[in-house]
Amino acid sequence: MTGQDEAPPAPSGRRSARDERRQPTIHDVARLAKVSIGTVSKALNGNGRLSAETRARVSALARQVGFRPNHLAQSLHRGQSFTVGVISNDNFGRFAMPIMEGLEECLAEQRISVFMCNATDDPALEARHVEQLLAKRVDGLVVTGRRADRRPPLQTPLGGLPILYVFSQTDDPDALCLLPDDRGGAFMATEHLAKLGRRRIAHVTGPERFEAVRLRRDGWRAALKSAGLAATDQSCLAGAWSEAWGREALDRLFAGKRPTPDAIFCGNDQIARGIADALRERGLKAPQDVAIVGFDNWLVIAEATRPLLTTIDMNLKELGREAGRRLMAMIAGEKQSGAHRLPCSLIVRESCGARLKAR
Amino acid sequence: MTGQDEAPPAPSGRRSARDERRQPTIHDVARLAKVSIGTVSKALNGNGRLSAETRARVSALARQVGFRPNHLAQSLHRGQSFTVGVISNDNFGRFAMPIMEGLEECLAEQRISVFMCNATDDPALEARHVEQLLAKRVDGLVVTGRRADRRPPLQTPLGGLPILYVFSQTDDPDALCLLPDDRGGAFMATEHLAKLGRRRIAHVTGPERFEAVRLRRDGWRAALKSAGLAATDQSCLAGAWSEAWGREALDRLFAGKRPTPDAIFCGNDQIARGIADALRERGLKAPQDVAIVGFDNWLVIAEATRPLLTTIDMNLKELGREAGRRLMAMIAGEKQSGAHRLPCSLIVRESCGARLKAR
DNA sequence: GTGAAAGCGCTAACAA
DNA sequence: TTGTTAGCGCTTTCAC
Repeated sequence: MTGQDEAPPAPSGRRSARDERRQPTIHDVARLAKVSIGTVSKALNGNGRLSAETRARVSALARQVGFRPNHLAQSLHRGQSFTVGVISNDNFGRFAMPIMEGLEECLAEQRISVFMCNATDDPALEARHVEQLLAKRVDGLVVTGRRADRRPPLQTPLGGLPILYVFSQTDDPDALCLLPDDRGGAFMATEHLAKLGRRRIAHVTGPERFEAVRLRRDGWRAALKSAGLAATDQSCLAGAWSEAWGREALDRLFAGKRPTPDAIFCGNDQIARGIADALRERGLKAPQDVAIVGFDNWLVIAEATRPLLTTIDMNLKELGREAGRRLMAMIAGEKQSGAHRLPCSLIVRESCGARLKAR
Repeated sequence: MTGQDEAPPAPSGRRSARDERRQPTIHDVARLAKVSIGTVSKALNGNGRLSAETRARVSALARQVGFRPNHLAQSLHRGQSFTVGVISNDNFGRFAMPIMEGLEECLAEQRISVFMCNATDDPALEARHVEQLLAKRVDGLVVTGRRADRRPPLQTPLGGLPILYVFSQTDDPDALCLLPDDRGGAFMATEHLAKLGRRRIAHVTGPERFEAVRLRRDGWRAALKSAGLAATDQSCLAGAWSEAWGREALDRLFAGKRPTPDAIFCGNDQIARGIADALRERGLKAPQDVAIVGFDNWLVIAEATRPLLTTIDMNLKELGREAGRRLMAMIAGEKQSGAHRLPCSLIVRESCGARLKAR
């Protein structure tokens, strides 16, 4: 006596939106096909022993009535929800977006849905989100969002739940962190300038408290060294992540009597654009007089800069995809840990002078 | 005989990550508290008849063992999942993000979780996402992402499921669409310029196929009219959403022999910035010679423009919050429909000359 | 080859 | 005041 043998139409006079929205269940399909629910399940999941005829008939019928297995029930039974939670501390910002895009794309292919939560660097809010996600029985957690420093590990009351940090880092050596290779990207940019014949390559970048700033500076230094060029303290200027700082830095570089740079590698695209503008206003030409390379490939800036900005792309979308792949591996039981840095790409436009030289 | 009377420790030799991750159930709490599961349920949900002592004792114990009700089971039972799906067609882009931020913030307060899906204007992908979300038994759906034209209504096999379009529009008159008041924002911007004494206010904007372009132009015209000013065809230029178009448009406005504008209201911030740059390069001063107002309040542009850009903010985050509120009302059974436009705000910085005049 | 039934974790109606 | 039990919709093992 399952209760299904009673007349299925709702007895209540007017159907509420909730009733109307009721989706067919496996019982409905079974009743229509005049088979047991076990048979329907086997037919739909393609397992168990069943005649081809029944299998076909039942699945056809299920499709016809728009049967859509209830994931809640499936998850409850299987102890796996095919759901992951993402906690962003970047206010769903510029860096988090492409990452989430890649992540969602990768997971959606495997029919895994993504809960998106914004924690805005508020630990209490983050904790509430984690609680909520655990109650929803997510299969894994992704933490994202750039901060100047490493963040404390996510506090979860559960051991063994896969957690992945992307574009975010924590001290726990057992944690898996996915990051762009800032140092490598900076090396690539500087090396490119050196190969184009530039000899006095300055570096203008953001606040030193950012690890990315320190890594990019290291990359710049290493590239100069390997090209046999000198990195003086005066040729590296740290300030803000803004166009205004870019303009100011250029003025400083050209203020003294010392030799002026013939190329500038910038910590981000905003700084690079400030430099390009300031250069033009001084009557100097980029890339002829000074070549410029930026960092971020933020299109709204890079493609609006005159000349079009050559820059480093952190491949954030791919970083997100990789996060998705690794998270799935972890969910499958694989242990993963450590900080992994994915390669950046050089996007050559006009400001580095590569096309100039080609002519 | 619930099967709970058997020894609970997993019999298998080595505990897998999945076992380790197992969260306490209501049965575990009941066993420890030496009461029935019904009692635990009553204690935790604060309903039913129960002595205060038992209630306190049981809830304390539940908290102590880290009991966290399984939302999957709860949802299955209640027929409501406390979950909504968001389908974005803006690649989680610049407009979608603040909206999602507001939406998520509003829903999270009511303990509703958000599934985020990216459909990239691909109808097949969108359909797959909808299927997935329906299988997850979401309580409602939000569609977002600006397009030039209205989108076809979301195809769902289910009647009665709350659907809300935000920053997106469809023809179905029964659909609920939430949008910024483009016309009102444009009116406000233009009126502001007129009040500051500007008499020849031009309009440079994006591609005409965007409804937003047409609405903003209407707002500009209406404001001119109500200020007793003339809107000539030559004073309205439509082009691309880019800085380059802004620069080109300014050249056109100043090319002929006809009177040049003393103010320009722009269709977006990128155009406005192009105009500000071109103006400076002509040796003209903003706002003294020509006042400028943009549209979007995209900080990376508005705050990098010289002079700082006065612009219109569409209050997208608030639009997202409103979407959350209305969606919850719909889930509660309220019927909502029609296109609703929320007010924009004028953000006064330097480019309009308001501060100039104040002195 | 098919059906019956236990059970995933929880709630609520009903018994005691 | 507390316990028992029937499901919510599904999967899977075990009878038949």
